[in-house]
Amino acid sequence: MTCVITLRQKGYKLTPQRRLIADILHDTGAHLTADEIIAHAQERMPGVDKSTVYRTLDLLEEAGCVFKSRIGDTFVYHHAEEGHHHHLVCRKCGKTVECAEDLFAPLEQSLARDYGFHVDLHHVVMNGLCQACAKET
Amino acid sequence: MTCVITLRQKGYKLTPQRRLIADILHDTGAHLTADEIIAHAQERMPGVDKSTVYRTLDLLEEAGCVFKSRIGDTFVYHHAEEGHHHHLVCRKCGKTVECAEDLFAPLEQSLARDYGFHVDLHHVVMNGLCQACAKET
DNA sequence: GTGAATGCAAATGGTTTGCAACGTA
DNA sequence: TACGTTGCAAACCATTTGCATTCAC
Repeated sequence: MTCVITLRQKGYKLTPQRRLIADILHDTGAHLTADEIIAHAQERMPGVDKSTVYRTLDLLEEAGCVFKSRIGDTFVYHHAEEGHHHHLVCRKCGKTVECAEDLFAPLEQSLARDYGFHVDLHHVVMNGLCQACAKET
Repeated sequence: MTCVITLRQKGYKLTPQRRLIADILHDTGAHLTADEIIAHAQERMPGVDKSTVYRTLDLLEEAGCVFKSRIGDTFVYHHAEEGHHHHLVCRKCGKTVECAEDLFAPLEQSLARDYGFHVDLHHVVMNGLCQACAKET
């Protein structure tokens, strides 16, 4: 896992807890809330404290191993693997659709051209309605 | 103000407090945090309670008069006026650049075409680096 | 007049912090 | 060994809630 290397490079120690949390995010591959991560962590390693989880998430985010996004009113975490992609999250059923990165390229360029603004496009989460839910409405 | 009409239509009562909060968002035209809105409100109308502000913000959001977005780790509110536009918020200096809505149209169409996904594009806030800050780096 | 909205105060709950014990490098 | 990291428990603080009073309609 790249984050192990990244942590070392940045001078952080590699503890079982940190490895665990990175694993959880990587294994599930989903957007997890802090609460969910705490639950998973304590299941796999009884005794881990939530404060450790919070501290580790901050650390991993700062190290660029993990992305924090907003879904509705809550923050979720997702591992940052090579080969960026974005997510479309349905606000009705909660389903997540992965989406190719290059769809955002035109927008990125327009914003740079028209406003000189350089958008963060590392890991975008957009909300909306998925195909199924859009039909129902 | 349209939101006054909207509130009435939805059967909500029009109280001085609600009008005040709508005014604050409209007058400043900025992205304000709940805290900032509470401060402004209590300044203009001593005695308003923060719980009223929170309740009103929820109400206005639900009524579609106000948008709630994320900037960094905090939520901010912005009035929803006709003539949507989006915001680019610099993560370094905090400056906000307004951006035309139609720049997002191509993306919207690609997502609909490729994934059948209908993105919420009412009021998008994207983070990144503004022209000035990008140069410095 | 009536039900909804407000202010107040207290509860809530997610997140953070201080600190002694522990473990990695 | 030395310093960063953990677990624990307490502190924090933004947000929410219950309830009596007040007010818009």
